[in-house]
Parts: sequence; C-alpha cells; structure tokens
Amino acid sequence: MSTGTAAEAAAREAAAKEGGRDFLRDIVEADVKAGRVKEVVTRFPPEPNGYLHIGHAKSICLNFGIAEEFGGRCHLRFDDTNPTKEEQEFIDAIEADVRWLGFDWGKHLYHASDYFGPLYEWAVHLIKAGKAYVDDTPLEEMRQMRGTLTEPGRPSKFRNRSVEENLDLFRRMRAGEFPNGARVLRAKIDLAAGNMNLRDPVLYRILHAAHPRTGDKWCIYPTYDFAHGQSDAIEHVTHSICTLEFEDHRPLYDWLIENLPVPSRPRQYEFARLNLAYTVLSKRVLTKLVAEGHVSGWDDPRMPTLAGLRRRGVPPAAIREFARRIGVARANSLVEMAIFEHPVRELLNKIALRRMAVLRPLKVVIENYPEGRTEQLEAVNNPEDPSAGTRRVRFGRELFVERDDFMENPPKKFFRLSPGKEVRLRYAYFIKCREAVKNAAGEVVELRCTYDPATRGGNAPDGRKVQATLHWVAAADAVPAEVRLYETLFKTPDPAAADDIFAELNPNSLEVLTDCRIEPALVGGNSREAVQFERQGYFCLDPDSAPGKPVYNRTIGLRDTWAKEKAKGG
RNA sequence: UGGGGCGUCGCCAAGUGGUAAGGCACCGGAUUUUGGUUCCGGCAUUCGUAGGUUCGAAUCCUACCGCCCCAACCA
Repeated sequence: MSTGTAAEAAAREAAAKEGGRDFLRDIVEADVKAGRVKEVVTRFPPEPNGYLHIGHAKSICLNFGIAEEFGGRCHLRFDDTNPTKEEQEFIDAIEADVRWLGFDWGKHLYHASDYFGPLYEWAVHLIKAGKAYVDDTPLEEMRQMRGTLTEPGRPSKFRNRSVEENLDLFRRMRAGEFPNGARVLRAKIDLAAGNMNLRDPVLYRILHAAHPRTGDKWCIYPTYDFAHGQSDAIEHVTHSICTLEFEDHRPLYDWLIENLPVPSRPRQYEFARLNLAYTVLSKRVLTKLVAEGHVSGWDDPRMPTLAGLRRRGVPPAAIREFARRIGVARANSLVEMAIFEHPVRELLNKIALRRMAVLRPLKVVIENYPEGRTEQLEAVNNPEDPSAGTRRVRFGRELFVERDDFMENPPKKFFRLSPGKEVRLRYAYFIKCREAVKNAAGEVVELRCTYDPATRGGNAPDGRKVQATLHWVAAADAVPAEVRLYETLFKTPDPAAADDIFAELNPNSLEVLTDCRIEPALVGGNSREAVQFERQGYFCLDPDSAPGKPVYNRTIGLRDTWAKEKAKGG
C-alpha cells in the first residue's frame, strides 16, 4: 500500500467524522474535481401544503450541508404549483422552521411560481416542436388509456393535433375559456414505455384557483414534472437531490431539460427518505392527525414536525447531529427512536440547568427538625458546566419527595426510601424513614422521618454511605405546576405498514400531571431554555403556561437503568 | 408476466479485488451527592442465497430469493 492511498484513506476517515461522507458528497466532489461544476448549487424544495417534519430535516441538512461544505449555495424554493393544496400559513411556517433548524438561504428564496412565465413559454416551445399536445380526453378515460404496468398505453385521438390547433387551444386554456379538467397539455414521448412517467405525462392542467402568490393571474398550472427540473435549470442548480420515489421521474426530468432551451443542465440524484420508528412521516397522515384532532396541532409536542419538536424542547443542534449520524444512502430503512434520542440527551446534558421538581408528591415530615425553621442550602446548577454556578434552595421541616422513591416493602435492589432506610436528600441531609402514614384506603400519604444534622450538605462526618440520593422540594415554597409527559405517538414501530394507521395511535402518548411541585428558582422567567429536573429528565416551559401557572413539557427522560432492572425482575 | 431501485451485526452505516470502520442498542466493570454523566472492556471468521472467476471476493460474473417505488390533471 502506498503512502498516498493511506493518506487519502485517512483524509476520508477524518471527513467522515466531520460532516459525514456519503455517495452524494462523493458525486459532488468528483464533479467539482473534474471541473464539471464551478459552483455547487443545491436546493431544498418543499411544497407549502403542510409543516416540515424530521424527514425534511434530513433533506435540509443534506442540501444546505453539501452547499456549505463545497463553498456553494443552497436555495429555499417553494414548489408551489398546486394552489388547491397550498397555503400562506405553510409558507411562513416552513421558512421559520428552516431558520430554526439553523440554515440560511440568504437572498436565495424562490418559488416555482416565480417561473410560471418562462414555464408557459417553454410549454409553447414544446408544442411548436411537435413534442406536446393538448388532450381533451376526460380524466378517467385517460387513466384507462395509459395502460397498465405490463400493457402499453393507447394513443389519445387528440395526440396528432396540428401545432396550430395545439397552440390555439393551449392559449385558450390559459385565457380561462375552459373549466377545470376539460383539457391538459401532455408531452408526446412514448406510450409504450415501461416507465409510466414517459407515457405522455401531463405538463399543464386547468385549475381555476387563486394562488397564494400569483393570485388570479393564472388558471393553468404546471405539474411537478414540468416545473421542477426547469426551475432547477433557471436557478443553475447543479445537484437536484430528491428522494427515491422520484427515481422513475429522472428520465422525464432529463427529457425535458434536453428538449427545452433552459439556461443550465442540472442533474437529479436520489436518496432514501427517513422513516422513524413509532411515528409517521407522511404529510398526508400528519395533516389528518391535525384535522381530526388526534393531536392539538402541527406543533403538538408528540408530532415529528419541526414545530412539534421545537415545542417539545428538542434543540435544533440535536436534530442536525441526528441527521449526520443516520447518514445518507439508497437503502430504505426504519430508524430506531434511540438513535434520535441519544444526541438529544447528549446535548441537553451539557447545557441544561439542573433543578429539582417533584412530579408525584409525597409529603415528608422531618420530626426532629425544628418547627418554623428553614435554611438555605447551596446547589450546583450544572455539574457538567462549572460556569453555570450555584443557587440556594430552601430546606424545611416539611418537604415533598417523589412517590416512586418510597416503597413500603422494597425488593432487594431498591436503594431508595423505605421504613428504617436512610437516604440522602440532594444538597441537604441524610434522612431516615421512621413511619409511613396511611389513609383509610391504606395508601401511604405521608412519611415521618428524622434527619441527621451532622450531614448538612450531604456528607456524613463518620463516613457512612447511603445508596440513594433523592430530589425533593420544600413544602413551604414549592410552586405548583403542570407537567406533560410524552410517549411515542404510535404504539407500534411501523404504523405506516398497518391497515388502519389510526388504530395504531398510542392512547398513552400524553400524560398530564397537574399536581407537581417545582423549585421556586424555576419561576420568574419565561425562558424556553432546557432544564433538567434532577433524576427525571429534560423539560422546557410550554407556551400554555400562564403567570403563576407554569406548564412543562418533558422533552425526554434520563436514561433509567432502574426502570430496566425493574422490568427484568418482571 | 413491464420499468426502476435496494439487500453488510438488533437499528443506522462505512467499505468500490487484498483479507469487515464508526454510531445507536445491548452486556459487563470503574468513578459518581442525579440508579444521570464520564471512563474502560465485550459485541459480524462474516457481508440475502447458491454457484463461478481469482493466489485472494462484501467488493467481479451467473442464477435464484426477498423487500421498496411506479398505472394522480399530487409532490
């Protein structure tokens, strides 16, 4: 092995660690090296008919990422060719989401609708070249005549209209002389093609509908196939990256580029779209979830939308890291949630301020602690980041601890509180449980404990150890709060594969806890910054919060090896 | 029975003829005032299957098997 190849391999490995390496970057790099491309231009082309989701994030990171890595640019271009489905609300939301994710298109904001003029002229160009014709065949009939996967299509009786007649009809289509569906403009390619997209695809259809941007200027609109590649060419996009289901469209993409006087020669490449376990990334289904009220909206924290993830408290950097880790390939896959969750925890662990919050309160009375006395104890804000400093928390005779942290008859491996057992209250004292007070129903409603004054701060002078450290909050100044816990939206890994996807919805995807008590240090701001409720997980303030009535979303729980242990024990 | 793709560890994914990267998950073990974090170690004699070519194959050839996409005037 020569040193040259070794160095190359090392360089490639280094690159792989950085931005990730994949077949698309290899193609772009080869094009640049060979001089086929002077400036790399990509584009992210959403249709404004819904909100962006994490699958789009993969594409955004890919397109903007490649442009950045190769010193090129990435356009944000709305694929707004179907005014019956597209809305301004979605346009605005998409722009906001792309920015939130951390990408900047600079001045390169475009719309396919910006090109309706040239697109129309190019349609005329095809007609004049005898490569497109106006077809009056009704929709259903045209469908029949297209043939099947194994049988060729049959020609429409309008297929050989004269150029003059086609020109006239197409002009009148544009002039609004015909109702929706009356006629279409079709490319004249090959009705016997094995590739259905080449069986005289529709280029223009009549749609008497107001467009969010062009208003009533047009009543005929280009189809995706006619608009996309030409838009790429107009913008001098060099690498038009899309998902696998468009692979069959590439011959048509190329045919149009080759038969039109477009200003540049873009190339289309395809990669496998993201599938995430226990959720769904189909805009059709997401739209229905919203429309039918299965979720509170596009930004419901259970939704895989960027708006939902944002409200849930997922940092954009974690999404970018996720996209980097899953890579880009051409094989369909179903990515486990754990792969998404890891970078979320990893990032939040570094930045989230620690606070104490009791989600399911159980009252504790320290019997040997003087009535009416309180004291301030110092607590660390983030052990991962000394610069985050410390804060004071109030301790008193009456406290709340987590219900789950007490068991009357604990199994061997349960380290927490039980009668006679001593534990540490974080940053405070060792306490020992003397008695569990029950109500008439036999439920534990209060713990009577004693504390060891010598353990102030959390260490015993005699060196004795405890097995557990519990979070807690002083009854006197704890603030009531609502906390929302989330599970996956669906109860099965691949809901899209089910006959009835809505039957797969997880009935426990949302749990609302209304009697939580949080540390006062959490109140006073309306910061959306992530916090860690110690021993529980990462949370963020929800917009539903009102003054004095905080509402927190659990972004994600901490890793919980005790829960795992419990599950093992059955 | 047509066309286009894809099959490497439980999940992603490198690898492009020279003897299977990495991440997640999982399993140990150390540290720990979060059963968190961090750390250390383990985890594919094998690349859908079967043949073939070759000194040598996940990488080349052949056949087979499996999965995905395409018959919207959606994108």
